[in-house]
Parts: sequence; structure tokens; C-alpha cells
Amino acid sequence: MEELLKDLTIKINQDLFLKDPESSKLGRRILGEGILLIDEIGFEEFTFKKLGNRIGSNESSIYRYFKNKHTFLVYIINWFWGWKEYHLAFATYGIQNSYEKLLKAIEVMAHPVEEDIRFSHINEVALNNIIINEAAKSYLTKEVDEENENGYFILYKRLITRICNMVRDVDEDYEYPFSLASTIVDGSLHLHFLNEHFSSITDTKGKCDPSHYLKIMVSNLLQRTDGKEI
Amino acid sequence: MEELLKDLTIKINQDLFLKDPESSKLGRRILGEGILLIDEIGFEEFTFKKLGNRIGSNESSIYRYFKNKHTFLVYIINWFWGWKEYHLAFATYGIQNSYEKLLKAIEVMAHPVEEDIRFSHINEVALNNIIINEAAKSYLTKEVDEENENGYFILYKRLITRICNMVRDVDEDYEYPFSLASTIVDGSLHLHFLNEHFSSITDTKGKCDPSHYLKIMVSNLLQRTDGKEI
DNA sequence: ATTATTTAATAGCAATACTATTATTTTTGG
DNA sequence: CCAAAAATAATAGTATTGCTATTAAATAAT
Repeated sequence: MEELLKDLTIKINQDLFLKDPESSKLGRRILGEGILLIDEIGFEEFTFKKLGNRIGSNESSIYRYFKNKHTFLVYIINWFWGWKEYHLAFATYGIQNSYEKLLKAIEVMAHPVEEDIRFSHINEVALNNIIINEAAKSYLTKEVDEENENGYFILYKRLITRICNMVRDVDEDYEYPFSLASTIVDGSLHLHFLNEHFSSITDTKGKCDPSHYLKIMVSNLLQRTDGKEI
Repeated sequence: MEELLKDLTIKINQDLFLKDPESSKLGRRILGEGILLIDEIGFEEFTFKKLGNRIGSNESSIYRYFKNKHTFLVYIINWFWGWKEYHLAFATYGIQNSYEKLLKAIEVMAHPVEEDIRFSHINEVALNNIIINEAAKSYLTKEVDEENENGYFILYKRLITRICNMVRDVDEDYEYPFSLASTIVDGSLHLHFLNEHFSSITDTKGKCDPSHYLKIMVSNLLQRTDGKEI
């Protein structure tokens, strides 16, 4: 298994790049350093010119890979959700009991992110910060419906659907499996944000990990179809 | 009571404007038409120049009221949360039972918004769309901590705290009243967004009203301290 | 009526988000 | 190893944005 995991690549929608950034050294530097730069200065301040400077390359070279900075953001967010789905798949692989499986899924989604040595050019911690602080900007636009049709958000939706199905496996009669999946994924992100910036309206002083909150929620909301006590 | 409600004004942090827009006809037009314009074209496309054109006035006149378009957004968002808090206060006024009170609060937060004749210059439906589609941009910035210290988000936090206290009144032992309040408020907004744009990952086909989802959640999570059955 | 205040109009500026063109370097295929 | 193709870099340019500054005109207050 270990060997299988080496040199994985997350498969991203072709519409999100002009030239595949995973296909060249420069492309991988654009990804890796672009993520660090957005994390450092924020998406508004981020420009391809600054990124070009940082990697000792030129603005126009980056434009060969990405149409504009918005699709660059959408690309790295897709990468993140694809990566999370791998995690989820591996972490829950082999767990027979559907309820245990869902609890593990919550942990994967809610725990603070750690570096993944398998993808050496991507700093997953920085990318996670971007997800918390910038991801909403990728879909809060007037173009969201058009972009959605072009598959810009497909990995995010696939992840939500996967968790939705885990909820269904626990309790096929529960009315709101999608909403609950969204609460687990997006609620986690939001609680991380609140913890960092609006700590006066959070319950968890100090380090943030919403998984206990979400596990209690799930254990109270769902009736186990397998008949076991929760 | 009816009389008391006429000509209410929502009190907004002084730091959010240079000249109080509620104090003049032009100011009220800036608010009213600004909200409509942002709803129509989105915050990125919105400029003071376009707003000036629309109201038959000049860009620089608007700059007399607001420092920049970002604080304009923060201002109208504060207005919205202040308005919601009024709603909440009136809708729950006189409800003795704390559990009933919380359910009513959920309705106020989750139901689709309707026009409020008491504030004739503000289109609350358009403003609600802005909250769903643009509000996150007001705090997902590098300046959020500084602005938070300056009270830019105070009405939002006060509303969350009010709902948190309602949760506590129902079950003083529940561990995560703030998180639950945030799920009610922000989760509602997000589910409205998903319903409008990513309907393939929602449970409610057609019109969106997350209040049932949230009520079931609350009824399963909280133990009523008053001893009554839920 | 005069002064103060508010609003409108015009101009200008630095930065952004690109596009276009050309030059140079690197890769690769015979 | 050389020629052709592909990739990258450099330079320049453009329309728009998000302002500021100045002055002029209209309106309101005393």
C-alpha cells in the first residue's frame, strides 16, 4: 500500500488550466509558491506579477498556465478537496461499521490539517489556511452558475456527496443527509475561522477542533439502522 | 406597540461612515440604490462611479459618506444584522417557554426574508441576497482582526450571542451553545446559497427553508432543563 | 442676504489585470 | 550534433479601478 501512495497526483478539471502545472518544474513552482504567497498576503493582494517576482520568473509565463488569478484559486481549491477525498478514502478504508466510518470521516474533515509528505511541492497547511480564509470567494461570484456547469466545483461536490452517503449508510431514514454533510464540511471551516478571528463567539478557547461538536451532533441526530445502540 | 415601531433606525457603528447616510436624502438614496446595485451586478463589479450614475449624482459625493466600497458593504451588513436582531426580539417577545423561544428564533433566522415596510428606503429582500452572496467577503480579509477591534462586526456577534444565550436557557449543560448558534445563523445562509447554486447537493428540492433541519437538530441535541419532554 | 454646508464636476494618479509582441532559452527528434 | 519546435522571459501597452484633490454650483441656516 505504501508504495501505491507515492507520487500521487490529484486529477483536476482540464478547464481550470491552459497548461497543466503538474507537467513542468515551473508549473509546480507556480502552484507551490502561489499557495504560500496567497497564504501570506491574501487573495486580494496576490497578483501574478508578485508571484513571478517571487519565483524568479515572469508574469506572462504564469499566464501560460492559468487564465487568471481566479481560476488559479479555483484550481488549488479543487486540489485541496481532491486531496481531502483521498484522505477520507484511506482513513475510512476497512472500517466495516458505518457509524464508526462516519465518525472517522468527521475527524478527517474537522481536525487541523498536517503536512503530507507525498506531495512535496504543496504545503497543505498553507493551503488549508487558504481554504478557511479564501475559499468562499471562489464561488461567491456572479459567474458561479456558469462555472459550476463547467465543473469548477466538482471535487467539492463529490466530497459532500461521499459524506452524504456515509450519513445515509448510518440512517437511511434521516431527512437531511446533504445538509448534515455540508454542516460537517463547511461548518468545520467556518468554526476554524471564528476560532482564529472571532474567538469571543466560540466555545473552544485555544486550539480549534470542531470534531467533538460534530460527533455529538451526529450521534444525537441519527438512528442507527443496524440496530446497535449509539 | 405598532406606533413604537415606526421610523425605527438601526444604530450603526460611527467608524463605518464619514457622514451618516441616514441623515440626508442623498445618503438614504446611496443606501437604498447601493443595495439594489450590489444585488444586481455583484460586489466585484460594483463601484461608486456606477452608483453615482444610477442615482444621478457623483462618485465623489458618495465618498463623502463612505471611505470606500468595503466599508459600505460592512455598513449594510451591520444594518442587516441589526434589523434581524429587532425581528428576533419582537418575534420572541412574550414567549415564556425557552424551548419555544429558540424554535421561533430559528424560524426568524432561517425563513426566507420578506420586505419590511418600516424601512422604506431599504429593500430587505435584496439585502438578504447580498448577505447570502457577499457577506463572507466582509470578513475574509487580511484586515479582519483590526476591523474587528474597531467594532466592524459587532452587530453580527451580538446576534450570535443572543441566540447562544437562548440555547443556554434551554440546556445550560450543553457544551457548544456558540457553535450551535453559528450553525443556525451561518449554516442557514450557506444552505440558502447551496440551494440556489449547488442544488445537486441539497436535500430540499425547490424552495429553501432550513428551519426544519435546524429545529430537528436542536430538539435532538438539547436536554430541556425545565424537565419537559421535547 | 450672507455665510456655511452640501453636492457636483472635472481632472488626475498609481495599481491591477490583463494582452500582444518579440526575444531568448530549453527540449527533443532525426 | 544540429535544426525545429516548444517553453519561457522581457518589454510594452491598455482599459479599468479605486481612489484624491480642486473648484464650482446649489441648497440650507442664521
